[in-house]
Amino acid sequence: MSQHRHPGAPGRAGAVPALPDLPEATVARLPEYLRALHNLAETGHETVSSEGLASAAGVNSAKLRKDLSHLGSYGTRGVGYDVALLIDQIEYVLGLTQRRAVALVGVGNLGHALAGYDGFVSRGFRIAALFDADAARVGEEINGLVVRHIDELPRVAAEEAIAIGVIATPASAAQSVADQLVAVGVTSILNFAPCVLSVPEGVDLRKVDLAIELQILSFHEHRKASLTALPATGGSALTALPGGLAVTDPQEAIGT
Amino acid sequence: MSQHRHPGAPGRAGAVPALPDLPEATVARLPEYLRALHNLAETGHETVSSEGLASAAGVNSAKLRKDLSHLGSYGTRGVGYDVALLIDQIEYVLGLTQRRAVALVGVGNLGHALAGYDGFVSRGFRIAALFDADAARVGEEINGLVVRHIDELPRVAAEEAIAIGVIATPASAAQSVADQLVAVGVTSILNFAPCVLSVPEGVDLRKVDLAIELQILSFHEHRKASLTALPATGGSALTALPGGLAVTDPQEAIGT
DNA sequence: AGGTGTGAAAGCGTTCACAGCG
DNA sequence: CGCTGTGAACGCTTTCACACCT
Repeated sequence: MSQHRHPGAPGRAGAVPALPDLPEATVARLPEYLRALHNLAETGHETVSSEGLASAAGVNSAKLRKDLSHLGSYGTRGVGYDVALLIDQIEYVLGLTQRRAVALVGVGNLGHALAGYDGFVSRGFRIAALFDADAARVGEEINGLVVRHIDELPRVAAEEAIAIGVIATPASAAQSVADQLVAVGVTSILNFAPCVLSVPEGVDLRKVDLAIELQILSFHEHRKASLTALPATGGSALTALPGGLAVTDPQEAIGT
Repeated sequence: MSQHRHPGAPGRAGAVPALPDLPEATVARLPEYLRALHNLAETGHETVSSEGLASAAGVNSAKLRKDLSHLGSYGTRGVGYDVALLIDQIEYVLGLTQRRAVALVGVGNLGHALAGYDGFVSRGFRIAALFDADAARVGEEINGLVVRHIDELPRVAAEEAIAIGVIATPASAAQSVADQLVAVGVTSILNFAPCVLSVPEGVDLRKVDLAIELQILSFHEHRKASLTALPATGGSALTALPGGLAVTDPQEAIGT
């Protein structure tokens, strides 16, 4: 484990201590812990047990303790974790001690909503610029920011020190936008377009696909239905193909 | 190699056949394969190899083959997969042969965008109703649908056979909305509110938290920065991390 | 006593590599 | 041959259970 070191400690933005090499699964949960901790802090809690924090974050306590142990974090045996200290520590590890600038590309339906989404701002980010390729949208003001043409990306990226790019364009434009973001030095991209993007090594890419989430739920609905529909028959694990499958007729030819 | 099903068998009329019990990780990728397959179909491909489909879907071919093998799916050795057949099969497994009705609760910033999001409609769903608790929003028309008051949920849920609920309210309202959805029989919920929800066993719950995605990216930005900031020693060995994911996803360079 | 930190075990998911079919 | 389907190996994640600290 590491030695005593005060994480978000004031000053010293330059000499960054090496970050522990956290498992991805742990990294993905830290933001959830952080949110729970902020709630606890607001409600006056000064310490919290692994059990308490775990339930606030929707995980079990063993997992939480293991996750926090990777940070080399300090709980106090017999007591729990210091809420404020843990907040500092997680915010430090997540790199939230600096408010990173986000560029949002594509101000259509979804982009509009993202541009106005409070959660980005309230949880450590700054939407620094909006872009679109559609001249009709350039100049529009959303939430205090003016939509710029994508061609201005190079200039603005430098001025604003853009750290993260968010793609909310149609799928057809997404790869090109990603390329442009990479070209101006952005190394983290969040993609909302329903398509696979390829980026060079060293660039982090995450994807959110809203329809996919629904389709996963649909699978479970389907499975639940097929289970309850079955009497306890020998469970012939037969999968039938549609062909002339009953139910509603498919209206396929879906696509984008 | 147990009694493996032979899918092709057209369904027995009426009774829904039991679905194979797929690994969650596989389920989560099927929608991606489906999207890639639709693209291939539109561009005139009739068959595709595991290699080809895998790269279109952003995974490696071993994973793809393993996933499809869980469906008991047919490829033809030496040839590949029949695109149209595979589309049918995946759509069947995901339960997309019926267009499920979705209720969206909360038409604020994000809810507005979701209500107008084409992807839901084009990929197998029907937004059947919009709800909000704010009287000022009730009556507003979005994308051809009128916003109703949440109190009407019971009546509307029955009329429209709501299968999936989407929560896009502030965190403070989300648990109450979830309870109401569960009460009217909804067994699948997609939550966009940044909070932990609790639902009874048997109800499927998925969560999308946009700020969390950014925070995960922020961590990797922070880590990259701390590595490059490191004095020479060992630093270079670490940046390139051989054999593997220095980054979030095995989303490697895929040629397109 | 109370609760964290952590080896060890169990469980999943991914990757490898190749048998075997078309 | 080419390519699928799949056992077996591997690595990551979760869970367990308890030593150890306060």
